[in-house]
Amino acid sequence: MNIVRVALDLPLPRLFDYLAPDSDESDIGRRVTVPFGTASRTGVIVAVAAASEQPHAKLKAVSAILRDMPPLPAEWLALCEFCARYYQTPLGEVTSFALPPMLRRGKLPRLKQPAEIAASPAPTPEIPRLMAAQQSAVKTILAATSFQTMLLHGVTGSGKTEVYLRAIDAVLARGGQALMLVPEIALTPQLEGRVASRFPTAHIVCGNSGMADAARARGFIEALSGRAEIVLGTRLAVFMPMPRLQLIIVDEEHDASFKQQEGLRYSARDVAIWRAHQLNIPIVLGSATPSLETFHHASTGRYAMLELPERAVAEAMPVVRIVDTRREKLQEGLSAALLAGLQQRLERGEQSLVFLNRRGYAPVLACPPCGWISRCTRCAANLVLHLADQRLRCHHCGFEARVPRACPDCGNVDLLPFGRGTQRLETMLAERFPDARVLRIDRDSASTPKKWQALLAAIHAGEADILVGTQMLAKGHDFPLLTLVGAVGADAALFAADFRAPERLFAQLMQVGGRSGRAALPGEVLIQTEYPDHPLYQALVDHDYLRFARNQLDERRIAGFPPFSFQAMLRAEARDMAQSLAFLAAARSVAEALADGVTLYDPIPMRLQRLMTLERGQLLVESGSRPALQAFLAAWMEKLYALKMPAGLRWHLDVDPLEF
DNA sequence: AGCACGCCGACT
DNA sequence: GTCGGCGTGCTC
Repeated sequence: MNIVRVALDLPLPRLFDYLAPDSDESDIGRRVTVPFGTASRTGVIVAVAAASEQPHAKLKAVSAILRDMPPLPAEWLALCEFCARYYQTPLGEVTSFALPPMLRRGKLPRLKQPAEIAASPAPTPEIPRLMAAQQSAVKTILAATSFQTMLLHGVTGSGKTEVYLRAIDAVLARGGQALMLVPEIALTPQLEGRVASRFPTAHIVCGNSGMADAARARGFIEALSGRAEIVLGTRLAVFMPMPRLQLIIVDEEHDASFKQQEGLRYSARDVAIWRAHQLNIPIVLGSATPSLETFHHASTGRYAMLELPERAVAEAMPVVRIVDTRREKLQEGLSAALLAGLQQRLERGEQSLVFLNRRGYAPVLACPPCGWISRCTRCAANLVLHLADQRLRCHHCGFEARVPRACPDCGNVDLLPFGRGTQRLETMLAERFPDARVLRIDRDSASTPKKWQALLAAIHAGEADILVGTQMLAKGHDFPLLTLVGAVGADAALFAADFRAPERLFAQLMQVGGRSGRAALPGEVLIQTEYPDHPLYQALVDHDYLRFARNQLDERRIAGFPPFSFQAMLRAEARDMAQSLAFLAAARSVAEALADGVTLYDPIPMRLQRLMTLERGQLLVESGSRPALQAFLAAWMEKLYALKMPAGLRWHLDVDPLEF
């Protein structure tokens, strides 16, 4: 009797066997609808067998094997199996996540006929000349015919994209497929357009979670059938089945958006590397500020290092200056030097950007006489004052309230905003420079893609003089008229509890600095700080990523942090903290017998202790050996699944966590 | 995760 | 006397 083993989207770490008399090996990788309990579900056949470990009486017959599209290839299943194993997630949850929703539900999109895809008359693409460093990078990439991880290290404007395009070109010439992963915000029409116009006859498919159902499913099938030659997408695209995949590119590999922060907590960059290894093909990781994990591997020779030291566009790097604010009385948070710089740019008709990574008007509203401050009722966080629309908002859970006219506790009407956000800076700058056109760019002003595009267009058209923006502005956009960047309030990240905060700050400042001076005009970056001698800032002045990275790696080595150790985080949330911590304590005592070569830390409340009325705790486990950690996690999860869970308690495991 | 079954409180 | 609360147990 034929048995099919089915991965179903359930939080259960096992497969389900069904009778399928008419099935054979060729059905592995097909979707199948099965009766499940009283309901019906769709899953994926991951194996066929002659017998089941289940008693025969328990076995039900499949409802239908869906043979309406090519089966998912063995490599694709192996990729999902790796993720299931590595991230300790049931296989059915992984396969379900990796499939577009439409296919997951057992449906099929209307497929375009080849005639509809037929290429429009293609203008011959313009192919820029390569600089020496680009040339040698391309040469190295093209020489790699087997698995090899390469770090393409080059600052903004050094021409990384052109290197990618050349490598893709070579893959297409050999009849292969190429996969390019980009961070969430960077997948802009600009990049799509650039790739499309460079490969006018190639079939390019996009993969990201925001796409319409049918389009996403169609792209998936086109990649699977091999019709799509290039797949361009965000982290989700790492799961695109590609039978002739020959090259993977991960652009801005350091970007945190490659790590999913809920559900399947995978790192698309790490999964991509595994996939390249599995297929024995080269993978290129590109960044101006590589993650320290990647940089470490490049330093030890495990990854090849490709350097693009100069800007391909012929300008100098921006001059970075540190503004010591310790002695100075700031005006609404801005130093005299920055104000003078803004004035000067205004007079010259150039653009400036004030970078402040905090949106809203002020982070908190307070009543000084009685001590009341605006707090979220659901989270352990302050409500941020948004003066523009007279609201108090929680940036964590989205709670909103009107700005009270008087203190809810004592009735005092003189409530004071404390601290500064982008709205306040915008207001202040508009008053200070009445003739300037001040434009604020943050998640509030660019809440939809349409608004975001409109803001970008306004900046490009020179319709703004001073930009005030959060990290939204730091990534992937060229602003030819921009010659001054002022960074305000950066110090907070220097002493954050998270050991990765300096790494992120450096990357952010480097990136935001790279926005300035890309055209004919030289750029200048002013960083306001009370710690002018901090090595992080000094490295920025010298544009010296290497020094910063080595410095950080030394600190990480001494502290035993990644990449010198491997971590996993167990998190729990419940109605009260005692319950969460009690579960974590129980999990810890279960772990003690299994923890061979693994350090177990104490359960502690999370930094944002309460979110959406749930009290959250965490338990860190760490090991110097990835296999040891993996073996431990597998054994641990088995025990945890068997543990009786109090009602209302939820937990998850985060392997290689980025957030603490 | 769903979805059933199951045994105790306030409504026609 | 019934509707329904969510505790616990199972799903091939």
